[in-house]
Amino acid sequence: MYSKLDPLLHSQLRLAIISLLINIGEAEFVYIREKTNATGGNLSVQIDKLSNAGYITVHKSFKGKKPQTLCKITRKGIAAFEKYVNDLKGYIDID
Amino acid sequence: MYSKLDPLLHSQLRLAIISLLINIGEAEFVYIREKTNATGGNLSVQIDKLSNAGYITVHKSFKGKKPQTLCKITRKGIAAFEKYVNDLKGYIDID
DNA sequence: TTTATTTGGTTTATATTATAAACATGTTTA
DNA sequence: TAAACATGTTTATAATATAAACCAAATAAA
Repeated sequence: MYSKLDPLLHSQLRLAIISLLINIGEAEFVYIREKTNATGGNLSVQIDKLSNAGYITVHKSFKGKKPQTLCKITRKGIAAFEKYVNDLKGYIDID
Repeated sequence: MYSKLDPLLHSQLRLAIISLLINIGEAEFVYIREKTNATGGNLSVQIDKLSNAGYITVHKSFKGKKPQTLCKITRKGIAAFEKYVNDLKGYIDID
């Protein structure tokens, strides 16, 4: 009960990013920004953190002439999310 | 989906405090400190915040000669917790 | 064509939060 | 009576989240 919650996931925006990627596997920067209603700056920072932690991978390329940042969830990211959800149950399951 | 999470509850320690109080209705400072493994200082600060928000009430008295701080959940606190849990489901329910 | 706007981000600055360390006020114990 | 303990609070610092400002390139408007 009340186990430590992964601080990387216990953040509204980072949790939303991972949740989104868990569901759809991979997504572009702009798509994530729209779905999460985050500002670009905030999103950029949080994607960096998730990437540095190995929870996602980031591939930068060009789509036509526009830069494109594609984010993909990793196995490590999936495992971390599952653990986080499980730990959270110790807080929110009431009986 | 991805609704704003109440910042007052989206904090590991404050969530643990509220979760504890939801389950047992009221508890003493020392008891909460033990159950949550928080430092006294941190706990003191977070109890203040929850109290200022009207999520809990705090009654100070003496148990014998020792000061005693009793925390009680309020209806507002219960409602906030329930909303938080519900909002969180938008993040962690995978389908 | 040159000015303004948009797109896709990054960097930097600021506000908020969490946390620990130090302190205050007594009480108990050696 | 001095040292250690209990119950907190206050204050200082570190970490985090977030927004604002910025950059570079492309496109649209004048």
